[in-house]
Amino acid sequence: MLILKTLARGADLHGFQIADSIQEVSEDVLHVEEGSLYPALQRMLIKGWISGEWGKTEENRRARYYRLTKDGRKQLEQELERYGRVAQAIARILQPA
Amino acid sequence: MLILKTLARGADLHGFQIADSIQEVSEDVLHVEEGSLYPALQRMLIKGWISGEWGKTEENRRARYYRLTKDGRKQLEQELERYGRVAQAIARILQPA
DNA sequence: CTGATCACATAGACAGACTATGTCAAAAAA
DNA sequence: TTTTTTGACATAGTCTGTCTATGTGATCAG
Repeated sequence: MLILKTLARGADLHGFQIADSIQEVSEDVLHVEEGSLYPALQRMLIKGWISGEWGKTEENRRARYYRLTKDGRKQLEQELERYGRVAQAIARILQPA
Repeated sequence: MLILKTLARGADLHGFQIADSIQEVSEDVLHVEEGSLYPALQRMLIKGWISGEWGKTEENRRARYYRLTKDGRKQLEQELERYGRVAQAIARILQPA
């Protein structure tokens, strides 16, 4: 969900940029290790939630730039909806009562 | 965390009651299967976060009643603190921006 | 040209949830 | 009375996904 949401901001990003963004926006609370990142991207490619194109970074290194597909956008909606419900449910249980 | 929090309300509960409570308070959003519940309770017993005493239910069936230990209370505090930080971090990433 | 770094990738260990069973005793049904 | 159902606990095995560790090229810096 976080990767999809990161790509949903519009810019095509490569793996490192996605991981960096998540870490940065979360103010260092969340880290995405490479061993989690790349398998996750592969799974999402196979599911058709993202597409990836090889390109070059500003520093002239090869990198795969990912972008959300229509299915990916739909998937993100579903995951957001589900996460919202679960977070609310947890909040109810954690209520001081 | 949810099990610990459920026991933190004060009443000694057996496994079924804990699972039922989580499901009920979450308004059926969260389910705890037995295959998750009992191993989790075992782990927490070993860690010393909860203690369990055999007793009888109102219907005269044998059941193990669990209660939070001092360590369990401390553990709950830590998990609540951590969950709060993570939930906040996720919220930042999900912000419409 | 040699080492560090960027970016991608995979193998293997590990944790925890789930499905599927199994047990035992009390309650309910036959 | 015998059988079946139900409550409660428990474990084995599967599966998913994260992590650590490692490896691969290619580019940049010294």
